[in-house]
Amino acid sequence: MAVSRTEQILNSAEQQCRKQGVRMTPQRKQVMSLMLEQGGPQTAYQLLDQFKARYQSNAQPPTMYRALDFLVQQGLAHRLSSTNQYLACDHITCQHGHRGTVFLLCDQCGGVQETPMAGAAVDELQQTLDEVGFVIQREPLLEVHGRCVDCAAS
Amino acid sequence: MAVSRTEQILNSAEQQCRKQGVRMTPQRKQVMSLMLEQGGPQTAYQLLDQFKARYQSNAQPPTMYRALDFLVQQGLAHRLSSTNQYLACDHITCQHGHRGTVFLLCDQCGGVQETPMAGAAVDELQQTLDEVGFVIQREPLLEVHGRCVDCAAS
DNA sequence: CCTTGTTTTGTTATGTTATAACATTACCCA
DNA sequence: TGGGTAATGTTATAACATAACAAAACAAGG
Ligand SMILES: [Zn+2]
Ligand SMILES: [Zn+2]
Ligand SMILES: [Zn+2]
Ligand SMILES: [Zn+2]
Repeated sequence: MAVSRTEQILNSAEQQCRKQGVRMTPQRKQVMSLMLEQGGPQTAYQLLDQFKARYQSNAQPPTMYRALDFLVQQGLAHRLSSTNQYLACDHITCQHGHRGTVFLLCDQCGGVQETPMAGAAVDELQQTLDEVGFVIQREPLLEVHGRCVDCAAS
Repeated sequence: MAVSRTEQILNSAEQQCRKQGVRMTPQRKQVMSLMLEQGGPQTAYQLLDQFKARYQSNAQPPTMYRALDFLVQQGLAHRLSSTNQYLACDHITCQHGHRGTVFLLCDQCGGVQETPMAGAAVDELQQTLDEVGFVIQREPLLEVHGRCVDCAAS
């Protein structure tokens, strides 16, 4: 292919940012591409090490956390709070708005699979919220821990 | 009432531990009662401060983390990974096994409401897991951020 | 252009959360 | 009552995250 998947997603991400009136600076783009190339989830400090090795040897933690906060805010990346890790959203190029996302985290190999929360579950959750008058602020993320199919077999 | 709610739950918790063949030691019981009396979610270090003030002035972080790990393992407490907080399970005395739990976390007042995950959502999740062959290891916790009914009004 | 307010980045320092490692004590059971 | 296991004590440090302020880059109106 002429255009790599990474480039393709970066372009899409850049467009989304323009549409939102926010800036996809070079630094933010570099962090995003590190996440895309690794594929799996990584901690902020792992990403920082790569960023230093590759782009800016004297970078400090705030640099990475700022970039990550931005990308998470824009829905381009996710933070997995149960493992203190970050990863690129796996659904940037497809459109389905995030109304809820499920992450299947393999505790053995460290892999993550991202899937949209199914419709009925979202509706049911909304009903629960309505009953108690709770007003949601961020997209709900469900982090499910276990073994992926490969690791479960072994 | 002759027996306080805290005592009642502590007794129930003690029974559950006996049934599981694990020990509800005085230290663990003390931590549990601190959580029950506070009611809301607290960080490990907040609990440690209270524990030092009330039970053991020279206690160190591992003491608290060990007790918390135990209580979470036994299903007597929960860890909210999105806020690094711990709280007593709100469903110790009722029986319904935890197949999934939803926490509504108010970002304004800090309050938390715990509800069992509704049936259809659990089934749907199980279906997703079956499709990809993922084997679950811990009860899934969904941490939903927003505003509780009181805070949403103001 | 220039200047002025805003956003982003740089930099230092520190705060917060959690665990490793090993010593000691308590507990259980044969 | 000895010997193994589980729990606790203790010191040190690792891992995760942010406060605070300075400097630079950017955008937009004059
Ligand atoms: Zn996503
Ligand atoms: Zn795996
Ligand atoms: Zn519970
Ligand atoms: Zn509230």
